[in-house]
Amino acid sequence: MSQTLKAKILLIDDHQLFNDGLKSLLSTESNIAIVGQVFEGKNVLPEIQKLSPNLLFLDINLPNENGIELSKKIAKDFPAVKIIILTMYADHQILKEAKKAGVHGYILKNSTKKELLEGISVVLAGNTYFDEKISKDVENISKDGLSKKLGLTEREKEIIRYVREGLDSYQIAEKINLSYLTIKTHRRNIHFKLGTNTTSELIRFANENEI
Amino acid sequence: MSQTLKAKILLIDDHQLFNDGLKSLLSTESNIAIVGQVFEGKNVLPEIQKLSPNLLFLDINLPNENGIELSKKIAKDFPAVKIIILTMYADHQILKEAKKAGVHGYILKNSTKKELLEGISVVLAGNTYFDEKISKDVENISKDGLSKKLGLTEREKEIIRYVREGLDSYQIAEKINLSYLTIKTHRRNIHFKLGTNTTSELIRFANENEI
DNA sequence: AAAAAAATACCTCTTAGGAGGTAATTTTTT
DNA sequence: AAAAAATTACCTCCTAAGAGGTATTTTTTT
Repeated sequence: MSQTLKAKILLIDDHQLFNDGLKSLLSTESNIAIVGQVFEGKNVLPEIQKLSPNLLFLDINLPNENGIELSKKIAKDFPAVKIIILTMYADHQILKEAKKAGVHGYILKNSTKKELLEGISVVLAGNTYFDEKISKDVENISKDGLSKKLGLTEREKEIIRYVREGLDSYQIAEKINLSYLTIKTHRRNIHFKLGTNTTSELIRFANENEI
Repeated sequence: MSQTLKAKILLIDDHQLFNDGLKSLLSTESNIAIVGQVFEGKNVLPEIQKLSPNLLFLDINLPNENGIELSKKIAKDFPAVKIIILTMYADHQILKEAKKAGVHGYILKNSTKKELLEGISVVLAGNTYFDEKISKDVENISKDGLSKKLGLTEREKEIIRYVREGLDSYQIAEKINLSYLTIKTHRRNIHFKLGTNTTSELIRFANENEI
């Protein structure tokens, strides 16, 4: 539970209230020091240079910047610095990308202080800490209530994901090695199940119901 | 600056870390008491009943609930309780809806503690406090960095919003009383500016770049 | 082993969306 | 007042998507 290394944390989140709140919340911990706070993506690398933290709490949504992309740069330029993504997105797709970007932890904003401290010590001990609430989702990929209620099959959900990513039927067919005609059939069945008629309606439905 | 009334605040936000952080941040203030914390929409009304706060900090995004809708109920059932929406959405549309729902304040999560305290005292004094950062936006409607960089016009952004909502060109034309052919022209110009080719790409782009 | 569900793939036909071009009117900026 | 930008609207042509139908193969469930 208690890491040997003293945590020197740089908080990176554009929401000042969250950033300050987190600082306040962690200020009582004796083995944690908040060495700085950053509110804009462009200040991240210089501040790391200046403050030499050993751990970052990094938000994904930063104005004009993306936490995942930033992570790649940080991992490259400052390999010794640990990164914990601290975000509201309980999305396994984003988690996957974050892992690929080389982050050491992924914690949701609806976690408790206890989980946060746990994450800090685990990561500083040289291990990785990924939020269980998502890890579970990664395995039984989105067996959400709604998709089940609508009777969407795995294949159909896969195709919805591609449509949502902006691929057309031909590209999807190529991607998963199926006939273009098969994709069309699936799309028709999807529309039938969702009660939609157009691609934009489909995407809207998918977005609103987190399929 | 200092309100006569002691603030008895109920914090309503499903992000535990934000909620706790805010509590910690405000705990040093002598004329403010955090009387409770709520993490789920369904607990809000009972907790108000039980704890009788005089001020709520209310998030918009609550699991299975919507802060705006909740505000209407609260304003009806507990007219004496002041409501300050505390959200990440710097969206004049949402602000407008919040005002209509009868809230007394609207503060962004990227505000400072000072602004928050200002908001508290203003609202408890019986006035309303709406974040300037949006009030300005309400006038020169959403001149976001990116849309400006891409050179999207107001009309084009309006049409993007409708496309994103799942309307087809004909429905959009009807909605804003324009020719179907005009909508097609706008869509073509939008695709040109965004570098997209299909509706789904357009929606994806819009979603990812919060146009 | 039989039945049900899912995945695959083809057909035809209609329509909405996208590509390319042009141009008048209105609004805003200089 | 002149220039620039935005909005409106039409044309043609082509293609992707959607609607309706059918059918085989594979996988899962009973």
